[in-house]
Amino acid sequence: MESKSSLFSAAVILQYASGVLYVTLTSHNTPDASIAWRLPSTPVFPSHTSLSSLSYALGQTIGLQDTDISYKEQLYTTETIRESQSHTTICYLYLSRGMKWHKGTQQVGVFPITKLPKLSQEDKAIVRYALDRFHAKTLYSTIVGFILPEVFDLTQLQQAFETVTQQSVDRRNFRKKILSLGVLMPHSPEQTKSSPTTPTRYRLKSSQLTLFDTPFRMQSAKPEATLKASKNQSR
Amino acid sequence: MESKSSLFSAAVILQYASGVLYVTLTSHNTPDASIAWRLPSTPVFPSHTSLSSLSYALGQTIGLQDTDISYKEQLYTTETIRESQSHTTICYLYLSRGMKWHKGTQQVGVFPITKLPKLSQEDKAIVRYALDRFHAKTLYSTIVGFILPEVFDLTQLQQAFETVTQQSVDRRNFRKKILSLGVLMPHSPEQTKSSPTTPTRYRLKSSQLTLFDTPFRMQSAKPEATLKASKNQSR
DNA sequence: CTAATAGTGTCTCTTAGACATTATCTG
DNA sequence: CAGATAATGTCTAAGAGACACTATTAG
Repeated sequence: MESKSSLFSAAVILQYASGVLYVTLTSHNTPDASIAWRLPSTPVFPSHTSLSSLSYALGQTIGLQDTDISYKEQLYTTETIRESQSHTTICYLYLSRGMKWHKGTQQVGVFPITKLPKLSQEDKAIVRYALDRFHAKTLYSTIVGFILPEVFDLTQLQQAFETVTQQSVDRRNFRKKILSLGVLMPHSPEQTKSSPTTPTRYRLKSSQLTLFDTPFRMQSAKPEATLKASKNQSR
Repeated sequence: MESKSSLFSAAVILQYASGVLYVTLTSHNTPDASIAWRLPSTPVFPSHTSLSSLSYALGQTIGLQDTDISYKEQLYTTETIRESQSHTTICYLYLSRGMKWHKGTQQVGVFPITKLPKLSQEDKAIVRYALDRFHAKTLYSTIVGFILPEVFDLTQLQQAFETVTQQSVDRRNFRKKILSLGVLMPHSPEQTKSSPTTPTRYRLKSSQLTLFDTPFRMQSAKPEATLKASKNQSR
């Protein structure tokens, strides 16, 4: 038995700068001349994978190179049925270091996640899920290091951490903890000693995502009540 | 632009009894008359979702009712390209309480996960992923309660816990911990007091998956080195 | 000289984890 | 009466989290 359906892939592309997380959206002219924003997405080309289609499409539509991306992860797959035609979308999380691009063309917008334009319910859900996942993963992996420049200081790291987890932590405790995890290496170019106002700079030891042996433990934002077991509930 | 591809869904159906986890597989006659086992899967019917197609197919092929299933969760979506035709499979984890069925017909087999027959690389990877996820989630949620009968005692719960996490824990500490989480309620039918040899029986307070505020913390089986960031790596 | 910022150590409390005995029921 | 099994508490060690000051540089 054969089954054909239309398959798409979509990406939640996150960037970060100065305490703000940004998502990239693409605009789309609606019949009534208003502007509608969407998550960047593309049909999956025949005999290509969703990821390769997505990479290609992102290059075309928003000029995003694969080298701009520091981390990718599959989120989940959603299905909707419209006019007895099923639409399947495989969703991905993309991270980019710093503000690699921010061209506010008419087609492409980079929005702070606190100031998103109107989105479809589904896109909203995907973004929310991506942020929740990112938040959760920040507590037990080096993932937050992938939205920072390659080299950063502990203050920057902490600020990114606080932005993603939405809670502030004590500086000394944070430093103690993160250093005890052994996932950072000091990056000392010609800088011999650390002095006040000249922070010590670090980089991730591994270019791959690393999981912590002892995660951060903080109350990780209520898991929005209970979900129906028959719905997509990943995590 | 329209894209058509063949879409499938597959399920890793887990059951548990007496310290053993079981997976259900379906057999499939190969050209050379040998028997090949696979994860139960189905094409996704047009204008149906992958889940409803899967439910239907599982009812047909292995006589599995939806009421036999205590928990469902989407795992991830894999894509393979064979003969420039792409195959997309949305994978799910299904849990069932106790040994709801174990008909070892020629078409259907229920195998202890330690004694799986030969499987394709892909199916093996899916099963491994499902087990890893189940393991991880056991440490921070009530998920393990969904492979047990509705009512169970703490010894059973601990045994299931140890089976899934593959390590043994001290009985007193386990009881203290699990009771402190407040996710169990005693189930006292006419049994007034607990006595030795008559264990106190419990059930989950919520019929939905509940996350722990303070997870179990044990070394959770090495995350099999580092994965390529461009590959599907969920959670 | 003032303001801003990086760096650092101690103490307390909670949680994790090791560990042995008693009471009851069954055969 | 012997064997099996459920229940229970204490102590120690590690980690989380609260908390204040000093040194330097920039303006």
